[in-house]
Amino acid sequence: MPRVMDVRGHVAKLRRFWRRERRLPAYSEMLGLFGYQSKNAVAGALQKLEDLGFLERKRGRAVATAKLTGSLRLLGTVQAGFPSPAEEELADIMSLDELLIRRPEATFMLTVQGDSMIAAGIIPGDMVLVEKGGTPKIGDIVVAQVDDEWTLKYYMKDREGVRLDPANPQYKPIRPKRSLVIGGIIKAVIRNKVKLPDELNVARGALKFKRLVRDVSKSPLGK
Amino acid sequence: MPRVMDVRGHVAKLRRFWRRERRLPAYSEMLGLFGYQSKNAVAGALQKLEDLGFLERKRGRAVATAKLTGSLRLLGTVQAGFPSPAEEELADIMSLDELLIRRPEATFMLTVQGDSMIAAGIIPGDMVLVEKGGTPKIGDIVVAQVDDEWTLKYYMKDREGVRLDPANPQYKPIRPKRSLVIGGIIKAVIRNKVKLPDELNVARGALKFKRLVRDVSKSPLGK
DNA sequence: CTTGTATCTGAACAAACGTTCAGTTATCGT
DNA sequence: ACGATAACTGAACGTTTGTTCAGATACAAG
Repeated sequence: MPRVMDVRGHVAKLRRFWRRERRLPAYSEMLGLFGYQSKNAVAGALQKLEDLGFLERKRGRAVATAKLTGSLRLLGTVQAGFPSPAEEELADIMSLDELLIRRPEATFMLTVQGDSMIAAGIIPGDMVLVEKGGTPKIGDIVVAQVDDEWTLKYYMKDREGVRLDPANPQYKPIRPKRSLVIGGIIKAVIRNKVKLPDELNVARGALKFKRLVRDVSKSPLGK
Repeated sequence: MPRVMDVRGHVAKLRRFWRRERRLPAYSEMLGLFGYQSKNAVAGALQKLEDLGFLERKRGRAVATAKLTGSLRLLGTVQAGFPSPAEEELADIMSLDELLIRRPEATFMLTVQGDSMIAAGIIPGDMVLVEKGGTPKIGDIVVAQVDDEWTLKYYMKDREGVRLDPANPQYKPIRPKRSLVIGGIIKAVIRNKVKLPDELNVARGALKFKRLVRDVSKSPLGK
């Protein structure tokens, strides 16, 4: 019966504004942003946005939720593919930080240089999220310092004690003699530049990779 | 000569407040938060935080920067290890969203189910960030729909035209007959649960993996 | 075409905001 | 021990905020 509010448009405008300014506009700014003449119209729009979960009210002020500011729309699986544009709106919106980082004050990001964890799917150039302070479980990948050398290894235990295993037979498992410092536990792996690796594209690389993995079964890992 | 302000403490308190409320406190709230009696003290503290890059002023109001709200401290390489606690403060703080997502309105996250890209380091359960709308370059990994089936493949071209290559010799390269829809280009790969894979732990798995990769050199990818 | 109703206008309002300034306090460096 | 000075107190101020209310408006449904 009555006319309808352009909620979708408002959300898009607020998103752009947030991106530019990292804040929500005040009522007076929303007047221009939404094209209203009255602040009461803004109040009505904000009420609707709050009902839809884009905002919360705190201390008489609008606060953006992750649904508004988050930059990631979560879909299903690759097999399911992309939904139709209409359905896209329904996807949950999240922030990668909330998704991956539980203890921000203890989480660091390091870049991987060596190929010692390559069989675990961690390639040189990958970034790893490291959480300090926890107790590693067997099979966790840890950043560890053994004799003044920092490395990435599987955290393992057997009859003889703690053992640090690489995921590459070119390197040997390490048994800490004197000092072992667990810097942190790998909580996530992030690859930013996704490209066809050269190793798979040239025969020389393919042979090298093939040899590398064949040796895995002889290593302590392949036990 | 004069006394010194507890800037580090203030930052920590603001971070905790932001985490809880997704906003900055008002001056009156900072009174209690920082333990001041006068709003002018708050103003001084905020000025200092602005100089240090934790805040900006917009419309007479403090706006948190990524340095304050970001949840990730960027360090160097794994070999470099962890800096001393004093140096940790100097690390750049970022948000994963800003780091990985350039066009938030066009970026989606999908979960990988199959193992068709396993040789590219993309394991079942991994999440991929897909950006819609771009033109894929050769070697890009794309989400493509071929004959009503969505898959993850390398985007390749040769004399015969477009070819979609898996990174697993168990699957065959695909040549689109009638329909080819490029859903988007993979911009990042994210692994959330980092664990020792079973395949590396049991001999059967190791053999299977070994065989898999040996075949890579015979596949079109290994040319 | 008519009618109901959500949407919007316009103005008035109290509350809260951040700023300012003169003066006090505490502590670091000498 | 002392002096210089940044850190802080306390109160007053103008501005902007979001809210409220009565009334006008435009559109979808019947």
